[in-house]
Amino acid sequence: MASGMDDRTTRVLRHIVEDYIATAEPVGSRTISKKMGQALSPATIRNIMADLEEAGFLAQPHTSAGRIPTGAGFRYYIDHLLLRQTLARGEMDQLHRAAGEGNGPADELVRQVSRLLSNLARQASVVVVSSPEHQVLRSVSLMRAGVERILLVTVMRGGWVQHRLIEGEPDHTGDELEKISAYLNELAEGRTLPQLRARILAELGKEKARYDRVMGRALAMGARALADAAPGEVFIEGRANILEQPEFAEDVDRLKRILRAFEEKSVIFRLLDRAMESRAIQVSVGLENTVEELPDISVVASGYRQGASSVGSIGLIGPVRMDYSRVIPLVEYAAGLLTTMFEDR
Amino acid sequence: MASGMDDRTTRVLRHIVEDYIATAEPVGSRTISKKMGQALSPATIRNIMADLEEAGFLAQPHTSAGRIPTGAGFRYYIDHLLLRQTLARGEMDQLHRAAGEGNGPADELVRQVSRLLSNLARQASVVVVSSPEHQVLRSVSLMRAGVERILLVTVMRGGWVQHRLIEGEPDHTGDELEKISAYLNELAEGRTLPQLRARILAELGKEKARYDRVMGRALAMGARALADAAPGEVFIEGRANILEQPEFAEDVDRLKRILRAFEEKSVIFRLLDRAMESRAIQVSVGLENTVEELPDISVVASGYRQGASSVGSIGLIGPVRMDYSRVIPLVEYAAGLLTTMFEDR
DNA sequence: ATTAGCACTCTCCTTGCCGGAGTGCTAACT
DNA sequence: AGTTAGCACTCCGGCAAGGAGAGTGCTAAT
Repeated sequence: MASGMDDRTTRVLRHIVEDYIATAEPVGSRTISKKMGQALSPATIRNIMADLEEAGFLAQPHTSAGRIPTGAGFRYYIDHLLLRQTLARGEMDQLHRAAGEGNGPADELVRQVSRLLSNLARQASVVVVSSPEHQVLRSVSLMRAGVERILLVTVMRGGWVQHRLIEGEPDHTGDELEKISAYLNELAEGRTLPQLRARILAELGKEKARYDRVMGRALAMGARALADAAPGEVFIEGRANILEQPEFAEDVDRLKRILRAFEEKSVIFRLLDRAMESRAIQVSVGLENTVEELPDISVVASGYRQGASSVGSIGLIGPVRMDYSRVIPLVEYAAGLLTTMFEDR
Repeated sequence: MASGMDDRTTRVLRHIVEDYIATAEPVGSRTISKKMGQALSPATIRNIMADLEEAGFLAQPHTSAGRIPTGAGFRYYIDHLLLRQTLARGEMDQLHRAAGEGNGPADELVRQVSRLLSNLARQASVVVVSSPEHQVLRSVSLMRAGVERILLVTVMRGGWVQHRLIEGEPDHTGDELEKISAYLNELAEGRTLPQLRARILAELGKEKARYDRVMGRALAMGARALADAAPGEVFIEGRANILEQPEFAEDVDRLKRILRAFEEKSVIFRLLDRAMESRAIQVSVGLENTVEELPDISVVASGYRQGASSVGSIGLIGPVRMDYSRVIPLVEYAAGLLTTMFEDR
């Protein structure tokens, strides 16, 4: 039935959506007639609009206003009508430069790209880093961090760094600690966290662990520090960009709801996790996204990968009225860039 | 002249400020008369109010509205009239618990306390961590982080952790890297960053550095990684709490200005740096704070220390109309708590 | 010095009215 | 049959007028 719409009808829908995206105002039949070169009179457009409304793609705020697209209208537009803009050379360059500046550990890189993405799209940008549980360790190190406090630093392939504090550990001499650290490092390299845990448990069972002090301490500390799974992370950049959207100028409550959602990392996680698995870009319009509190918010997101496994996703959050033709290629490019950057890490 | 106010006048001022803090509405003479037990009639209060207005402590939004305190009015109230509330047992407990949960590295601790402070005060909370330049190193470690990429991790006394990436470093064997790391760690422990830099330069000048490969590499890498001073950090928690303040419900622009300021770390830095040096709590009301864009914002902040040296400050940002009698003790307590926590680190 | 009384001012809310934008329907046109 | 011109209708937004309420400043009496 949706596919049963003829060409003329879909063209009208496209123009309505695009005009609404540009102006944030309800669109009238007159405007569309002009936009289409007066090939059709306003009256005809009105008939078509009535059909589109019946089909659920348009709605009227009140009897004598123009139409605005519904969630379904946007959905159809995105799925069938969207003409992607190509990124400007300059925008790509900027993104590359941002990636280059993120020369610290991985979170710096991701943050930098996210910030620029946010500025280019004039929306808030969100990055989710999935739990490092299934990433491969590159190195670990134990460092003295205080009296009876030792810090376990883990570096993953791709450059993610985490710390975990081990408290109440009896003090070791510097030399001893270095040996313990070296042994643990040897054990860790090339393994994922679950693999390392398993290996530690296996080693602990062996005879030797009971006699070799260095080995024993290393295994005990490793087991303790790695007991809990490391959680994922969420970065939000460019909240301020969202303030420029006219929909938030009038409706303060909506602004509040979305800002509150930003404080709840778990909400953001839920919003983006669909994009994480899939390889293609994901666009959730309004109600479709599973978060009850945000029926009027859209999320455009794409996963990025490290080699074959997905390690997170990057995207934009904003009002449903978003310039998808521009925003979708931007997010896609940013995700691709991250994937590339992680390739040679 | 300010001190020339008699007791009655100041009592009236106090009541006006407190009522305004509670209601966010202009306060009339009738209200104050009732509040003071009808000892004085509204007419008398009006005369006093006129005096206070002349002295610059009160203002009228328009001729026939009540009075609201000016910046100077708040200032006087804070400096001379304020009766601090004592913290509820429960609130102190909560703060302690939050500090206990921040059992990771220092930034976890600080973040946790900041978040709770924000929730208790119903304002946005800000923590500034001053540059670690003058803190004392506890340990450093070099870790493999990729092909020709090495990560230098530094842990300060107090538990602050930083990483710096060294790129284009030729690969070393694990064994070699551990030796280099160990040597650098030995050099670093107990020194501040500038001291370590100086020491590295001194060692580099020595004959031995040219022949001993381990030593040479260690010094070279140390010099490179530590070339730039590490910047300070800013954490903002509880932005959403600020949304509840009624002043922002009406005036969206003000909300936007402050949210935009939150995106600019340098602005926050400027706002809090006064508090960093001083030992006492600092309250900046409106225009007093040096940031042009935020004339109607107050900052309550206090530095926290690590031993004798101040390492940062924690505070609250919100509208000038803030419950100072409650908020000031809260911030003070939180700062004190952080100082205590860092004592045994 | 304080206060009662009163006229005055200003905001805010409601009401009513008008113009504009846009629709839906009908009847005529191709 | 589909398209279009014409027209009555609806609804919003802005504006002005009017009244209630809150609060003030001033004056005169205590």
